[in-house]
Amino acid sequence: MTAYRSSLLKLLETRGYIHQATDAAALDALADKETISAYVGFDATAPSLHVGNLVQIMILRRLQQAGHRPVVLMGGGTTKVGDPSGKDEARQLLTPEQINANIGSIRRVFEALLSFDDGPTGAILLDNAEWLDTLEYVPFLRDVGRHFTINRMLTFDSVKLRLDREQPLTFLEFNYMILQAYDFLELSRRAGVRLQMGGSDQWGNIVNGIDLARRIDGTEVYGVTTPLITTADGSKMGKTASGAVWLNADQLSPYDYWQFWRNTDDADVGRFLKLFTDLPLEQIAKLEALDGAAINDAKVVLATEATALLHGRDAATNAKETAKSTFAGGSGEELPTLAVGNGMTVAQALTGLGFTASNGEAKRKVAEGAVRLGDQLVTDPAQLVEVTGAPLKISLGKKKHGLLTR
RNA sequence: GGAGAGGUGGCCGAGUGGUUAAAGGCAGCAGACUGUAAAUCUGCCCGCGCAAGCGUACGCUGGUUCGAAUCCAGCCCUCUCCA
Repeated sequence: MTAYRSSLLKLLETRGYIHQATDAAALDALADKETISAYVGFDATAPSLHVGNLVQIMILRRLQQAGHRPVVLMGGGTTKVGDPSGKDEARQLLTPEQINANIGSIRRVFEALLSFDDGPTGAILLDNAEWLDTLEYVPFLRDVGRHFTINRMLTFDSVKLRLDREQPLTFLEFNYMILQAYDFLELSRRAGVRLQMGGSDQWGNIVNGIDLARRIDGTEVYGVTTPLITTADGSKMGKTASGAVWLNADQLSPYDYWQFWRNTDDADVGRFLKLFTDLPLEQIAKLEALDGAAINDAKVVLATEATALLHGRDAATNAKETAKSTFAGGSGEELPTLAVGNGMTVAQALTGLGFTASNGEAKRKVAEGAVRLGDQLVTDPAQLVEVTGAPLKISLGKKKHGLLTR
């Protein structure tokens, strides 16, 4: 392993953020010498980012911790084009209004994890629509387009995969990589950005930007990619039963977010603690050394710390307490609740809470012996639930719990 | 413009007139075992209904037939080759 001098690369390396880097030695020297600005680009395809984006957000946080300036680039312009990387087919095109709404909603996450102060390391947030929307086609082709050969573009995975799979790739999407490369050039000019970071699938796009900046401006800029975070069983992280693990609280409650981390695979605990919490490495070393059932304590710490970073310490503690009492047989106030009014069937209640997709599924679950009301096994899906006094706990399986109220 | 191939449930993929709500796999959910883990085994996996049953569903629209994902016609979309 390379011995880095700069606190930035040391920090990134020891916590497991680095997959590949261009000219790491030069970047190391630069980061050691001065405060640099580095950016990560984010798509605005949904109203919230999800756990899959979290490494990229955390790497910006580390950057700031190491005394540098994080730059968040929202892809207001590139989202109109659509990144073909890792996609089997073209994304649906979003309207500019949707994109802007998404950006507004996404930025709240960055406000929680980065400090947007006025100092030299204060984070800034930019939207590439600012420069992309007003590009003039022919001048752009002459200035930028001539630096790209189709021959090379066709070799990029994002393009090649589509062609190999005989999936259509529109000219619109084909241009995505050029625009992303241009972003890097533009940011180096506007904000003095010297480094772009991104997921390992962004390597090609990042390198394109580096080449472009060198060819047009003679500027030396750098790239670092993060490893693709897969769970120990090899699957891509961030999907659960109910879909993506969103970062915005209105898309996924802090309790459910906490639960996501609590259910981490044993083998992932140490890695995730390094990547997704601010705990010191010595403490992490102790936690990941825990064996057998004791590793559960480390998972609780992971869940609580990760939740605290995003949703605040109070929400994290509440989630932890709720989980503790719920799994001990009681219930906690953070659970999803449903008012049953004058009574409804167990099946309706399960569907109402979103635990099951339909009454039919709820009935099947009852038949499978998976449903409990106040810890009593339910055998009849048509059983009527009435709540007169305290909220009643309803459970589907071991993990999904909700409260029924009047 | 011409020729060929193809569009099936979240995904992959079988199915070429009836027993097909559609094989199989993946993903998912639940049960058992555990530790709210992994692995394994078992069950479930379109909707409504207690049920019988009903309703939707194999790109779209019509048609043939007692009966169509399967046959016919037109249309839309994708891919490959040729010009």
